Amino acid sequence: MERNQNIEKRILWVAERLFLEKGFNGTSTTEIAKTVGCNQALIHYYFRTKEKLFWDVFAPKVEQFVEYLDAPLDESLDFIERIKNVIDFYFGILELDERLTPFIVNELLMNPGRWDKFRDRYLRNESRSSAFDRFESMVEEEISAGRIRSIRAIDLLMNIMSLIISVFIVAPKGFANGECDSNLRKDYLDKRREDIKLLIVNGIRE
Amino acid sequence: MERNQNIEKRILWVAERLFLEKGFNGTSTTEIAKTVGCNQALIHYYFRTKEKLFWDVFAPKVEQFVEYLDAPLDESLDFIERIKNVIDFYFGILELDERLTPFIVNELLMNPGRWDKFRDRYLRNESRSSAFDRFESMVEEEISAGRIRSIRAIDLLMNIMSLIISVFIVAPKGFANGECDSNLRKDYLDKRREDIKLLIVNGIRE
DNA sequence: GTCTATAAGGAGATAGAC
DNA sequence: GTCTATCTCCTTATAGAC
Repeated sequence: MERNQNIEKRILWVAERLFLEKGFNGTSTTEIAKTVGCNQALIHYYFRTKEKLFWDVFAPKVEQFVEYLDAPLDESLDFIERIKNVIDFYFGILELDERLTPFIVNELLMNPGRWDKFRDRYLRNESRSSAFDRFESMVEEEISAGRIRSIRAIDLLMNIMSLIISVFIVAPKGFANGECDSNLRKDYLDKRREDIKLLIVNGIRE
Repeated sequence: MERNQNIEKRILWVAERLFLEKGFNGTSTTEIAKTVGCNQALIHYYFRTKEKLFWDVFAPKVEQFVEYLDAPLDESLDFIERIKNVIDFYFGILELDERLTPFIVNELLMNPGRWDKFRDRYLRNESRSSAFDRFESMVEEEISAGRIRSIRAIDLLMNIMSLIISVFIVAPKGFANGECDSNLRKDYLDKRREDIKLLIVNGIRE
């Protein structure tokens, strides 16, 4: 009886795991059903289409990034510390689940339709804009004050995100360590994080 | 008669275009055949399997990266100029065809089997190792001489590649410019290239 | 070499019984 | 709400005629 409670949630749960591990195309509704322990028609009863199931799984994963800039941009700190906070913040999110970055890159960046939907849903709302606007004025203020070199806020953010995302794309490939020892992996991630902070902070010096 | 000459090459040609534009999974052998103007069985006559066709298309694309470090590392220049050359070199390759980066990331980094095959074929041969070894001793010499800060060669290379690859993943999304104006795009790429040089060169200063 | 025909299987989605 | 059965479509690959 317990297995049969909340089948809808269990489908979401299983779908999340399989999508993360094998991607959208690599996961069939039949396999999801088999893993849940129900039949394939039930997936469609609850979610109508596989694509809608995908977004029901995907939206919560993505929404944690939407207000991405508000949390780490603590105004009581100086700008360099805020930048380091931003790097720590994103590293923290992505480190929680190493399957997340390849999943996002693959399903979002590599799929035009999904990208458009994502942009319309999440990159055009007010909370994101205002957070970025705050960040942008911070950058401009630092440049005016002569504390960092001239750089556009969007480029600075792009540099930061590029460096972080690449770490989590390459890390699962065992590029860092021949073996998959989790201590070595943690060391590698920490090392990369500090190196990225150093590069960014050094790189925007006047 | 001319259309029928070198069908094998024309299959390779069409397959390359379709794989680049729609990915491996998004391209069927039926569609390749239809575009070539032959029947689908002929694809298998020449290439046996779709996977083998993929590698026949993919190998030449990838091989230009294998000796990637030898060309730009001109020993007559100082180290900073060599670094800038490396950045220009990769930018140049990727700029030649903007479909190339998403293709490589998607098919190679995101597919475990392909990655393993790629690593065994291309990352374990001598030419690659010796080029990297040269780069590594250059970096160590610069550090010893106190001309740059301490950094591992592999991390420096990873930083450079991360920044460049990200540009070409994001660029096709129109992140840079609302419209797809090719002059704006060129401006954006040039701007990013110079910004990356500045970031890297600044970021490894002592 | 090039073709037609087809095998053999997997996919997502739906109809309708219970 | 959950099931079985099935529809429709598309895929890669092969057999065999010409």
